[in-house]
Amino acid sequence: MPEPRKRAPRGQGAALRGEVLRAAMDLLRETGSEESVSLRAVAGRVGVSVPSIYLHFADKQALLGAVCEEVFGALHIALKEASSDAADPFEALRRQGVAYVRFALANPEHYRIVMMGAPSDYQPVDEIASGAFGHLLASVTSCVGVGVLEGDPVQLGMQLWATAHGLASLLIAKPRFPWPPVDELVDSTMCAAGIGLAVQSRLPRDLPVDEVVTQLEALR
Amino acid sequence: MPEPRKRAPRGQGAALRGEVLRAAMDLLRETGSEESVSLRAVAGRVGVSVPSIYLHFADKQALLGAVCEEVFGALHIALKEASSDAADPFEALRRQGVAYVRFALANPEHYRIVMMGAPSDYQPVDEIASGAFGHLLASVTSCVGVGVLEGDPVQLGMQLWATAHGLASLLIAKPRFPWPPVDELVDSTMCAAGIGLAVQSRLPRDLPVDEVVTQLEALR
DNA sequence: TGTACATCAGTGAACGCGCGTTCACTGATGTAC
DNA sequence: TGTACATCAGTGAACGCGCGTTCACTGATGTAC
Repeated sequence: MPEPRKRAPRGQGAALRGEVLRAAMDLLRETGSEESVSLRAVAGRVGVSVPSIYLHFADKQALLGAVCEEVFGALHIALKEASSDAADPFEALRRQGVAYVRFALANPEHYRIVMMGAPSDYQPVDEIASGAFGHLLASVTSCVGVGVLEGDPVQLGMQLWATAHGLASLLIAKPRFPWPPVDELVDSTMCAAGIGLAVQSRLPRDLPVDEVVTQLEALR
Repeated sequence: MPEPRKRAPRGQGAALRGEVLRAAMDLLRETGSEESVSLRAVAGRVGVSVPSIYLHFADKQALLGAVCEEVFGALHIALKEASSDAADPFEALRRQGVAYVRFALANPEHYRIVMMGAPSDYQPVDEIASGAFGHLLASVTSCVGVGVLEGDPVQLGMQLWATAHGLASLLIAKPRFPWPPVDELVDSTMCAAGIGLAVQSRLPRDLPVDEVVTQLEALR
């Protein structure tokens, strides 16, 4: 259906790399499943023969790896933007959590491939993930500095990350579940997670339930 | 390698169904990947020809569906046991969260297939999942009854579920990440999640960070 | 200005592989007469 | 008691399919002489 492709001029061969990458991303988004991203499908969408892909990617794994880098890059940017105009670091955390889930839901199959896939699929991705995590970590560290959070920033960051990821991956994996309105759910959950971590370090662990209630009523 | 199988006696043909199911479960556990559960691999492990599987399962999808039911059944039981000897419903929640993650980490590929797989893989599973969720819901409702939690039990339950699932799925999907000791991480996170939800309804939303700190210091 | 050559971007056809599924079958065992 | 038959548990071989990958190639375009 697409008009026959013009062959790239002399020095422009590398342009195909970008087209292939884009096609893979789009295919992932449109079909909603990693399985339908075959080299044949990608090549067909670009309007090029299958072996051409090998001119720019060593093998399929490498192409998928590039897709992952792309996704993490976009996620990293989304998180930075979300926290840029927060009034304080605690709010920055909440905003990042909300933006994180929003990103995942807007790009479910992209999110799935990088965050819910088999561990050994693509090694370097974990390092790139650390980049986005590092950004979250900065906000957590600020919170510890201000005194609203206490404890190891790395552990606190992981806990918040797990909460956001839990919402995102569950909403993606179980779309038929009767979820309440997503925005409210996410905001409320991230808010509770932040507050929970803040309070936790100020309350003795293993407090019986009636003691907890008593303590909490003091907040009213 | 396994000794040649004896053919089942007259009325016992159905026994093969159980063997096939078990083989699929074991294969999933040992290879750690859904892809290596092919009908050929399953049949080979049972010591039977491939078409024999079709005597008891309509197709591969049906076999995978049965595997999922098995997994959810085991999860449901694990949660019930975990909460059975809790002192109060709030503690029951925490224990269920911990047991949930523990189950997932003990059976990572089983957990992956039912909770992190493609949505449309197997329809009925979602209903079975609701069963395990229902159990969690009972504890949440008790907490609301006692007064330690406030709000819609269903939403509260989902939030706790998401937190536990976040930890479980992240630990499974990113095993190379430098996680802190898991038991402590899980317990602390579930604890914080519960407390967070309890406190949240007692604090005004959108409180600036210094106000939060002030309020929290009152707890000391 | 012409021409041989190197380079570059890409192709067509084929490869072997493992997969789910189907079909006609085998051979033991119980049952009816 | 013997024998024909139905049932049952399971098999062997083949099917078509889509996949990732490889290889020898084509044909346009720039460059050296």
